[in-house]
Amino acid sequence: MLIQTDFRQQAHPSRADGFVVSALLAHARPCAVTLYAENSVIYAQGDAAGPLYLVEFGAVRLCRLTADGRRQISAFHFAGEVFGFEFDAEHHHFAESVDSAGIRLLRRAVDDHLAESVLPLALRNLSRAQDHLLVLGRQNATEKIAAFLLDLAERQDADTLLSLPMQRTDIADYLGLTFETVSRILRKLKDARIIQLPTIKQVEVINLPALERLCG
Amino acid sequence: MLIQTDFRQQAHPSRADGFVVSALLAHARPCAVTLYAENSVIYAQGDAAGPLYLVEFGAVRLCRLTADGRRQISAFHFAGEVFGFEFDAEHHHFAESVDSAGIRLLRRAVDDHLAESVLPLALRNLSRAQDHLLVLGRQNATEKIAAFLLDLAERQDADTLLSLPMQRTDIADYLGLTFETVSRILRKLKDARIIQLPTIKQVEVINLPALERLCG
DNA sequence: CGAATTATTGAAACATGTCAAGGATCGTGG
DNA sequence: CCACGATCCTTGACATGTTTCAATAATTCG
Repeated sequence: MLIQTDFRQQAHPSRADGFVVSALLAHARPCAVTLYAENSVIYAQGDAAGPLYLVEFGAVRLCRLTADGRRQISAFHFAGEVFGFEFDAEHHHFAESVDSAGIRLLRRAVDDHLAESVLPLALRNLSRAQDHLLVLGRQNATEKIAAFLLDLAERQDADTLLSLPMQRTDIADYLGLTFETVSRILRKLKDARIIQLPTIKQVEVINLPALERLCG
Repeated sequence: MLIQTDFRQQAHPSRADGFVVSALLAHARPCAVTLYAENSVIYAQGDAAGPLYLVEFGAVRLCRLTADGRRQISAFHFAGEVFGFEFDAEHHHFAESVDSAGIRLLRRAVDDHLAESVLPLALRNLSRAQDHLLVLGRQNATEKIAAFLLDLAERQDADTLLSLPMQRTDIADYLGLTFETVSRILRKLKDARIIQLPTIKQVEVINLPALERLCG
């Protein structure tokens, strides 16, 4: 946590959730935005849960670890998305900023109409998690990467040039692969003229239909 | 859908969710219970979503398919649990009874305090899905089966003798394995004197600590 | 009892992981 | 601005866990 600024007037680059997020902001007691540097911990496993978190800009990852240190990233969250939901009083994940990210804390207002605007956001996150179950359980490495890129494309509203704020290890831990495999599959898609890799943190989709066909 | 009976007085064998489910029933307009025979469709992908479903007895599976027919079971639901959540107006899964199951339909009451009692249940399902992401993404076949059995043990309130209402293919499609691998791992656990298989649909845990150690 | 379904088991194939080396990129300090 | 070290990424060769294919056994249902 580095700086506190007030971005209250800032437009949300959110898409489908924009309407719901607005409703939420109307009922919550929005605080100032906190700026997190790359790889900062936003909350840790075991921390008290309660407030929600709205990504103003940047990207966030939600992680869990096994006893022997293997990591699973349950979700990435981008600008306009809300995270921090727990069914009990304690966080079961830890949340970290991927790149430099601005996060607005949403505390529950006293008049608790909050639940009504919170539910759709929780259900959206549930739906995303369920989509991801299919990817992890039943898709091979190529299909996983293709699904990941298409999801990014949709959430970035960018048809062709995607930014990959996270590093290869993050992608691997999100998709249940190793970073070597992520690297190899990206290479394969590049060789197949489906994507290009202008920089290490950018992907340009040059054959979207082919990418969609790869998704299984 | 076969028979309509009214089980309204029946006690719920639910554990952690029991309190929340009671609150939900108080606000919803509970209908009679519908009895589904084995492998009946409760709702299909694309059906209109809206009402929730409470499992009175039996077991339910939520499934998705890839274009080429691979299946992922997102969740099993047992007595006392609620399913059917969607963030939009349409079902993204299909729900089927595993064995003979009784399902109560919960329609939204006019006074919509419903959201407040629904949110905890949605969050519980989100939490389960997230737990399962770790299993699918980062655990090997043995760990997956161990985690599955321990989850069953917890939800059945049975320390030692578990019933497996679903067949091997269902377990496989839930854990991202093939049914042959499920069979082999069960055999391995049996040979290691961690479980016994008195019948094809029962597992007796005879070394619980060992099973817990296997979970990673 | 017999047929159909479901489960078990084995052998071989394959996708992904592991280990290892080299190359690119980034940040820092001279 | 360049050089250096650290980190991250790429690529290759080999190992391995899981799948695939196939045959047999057990179970269920009519």
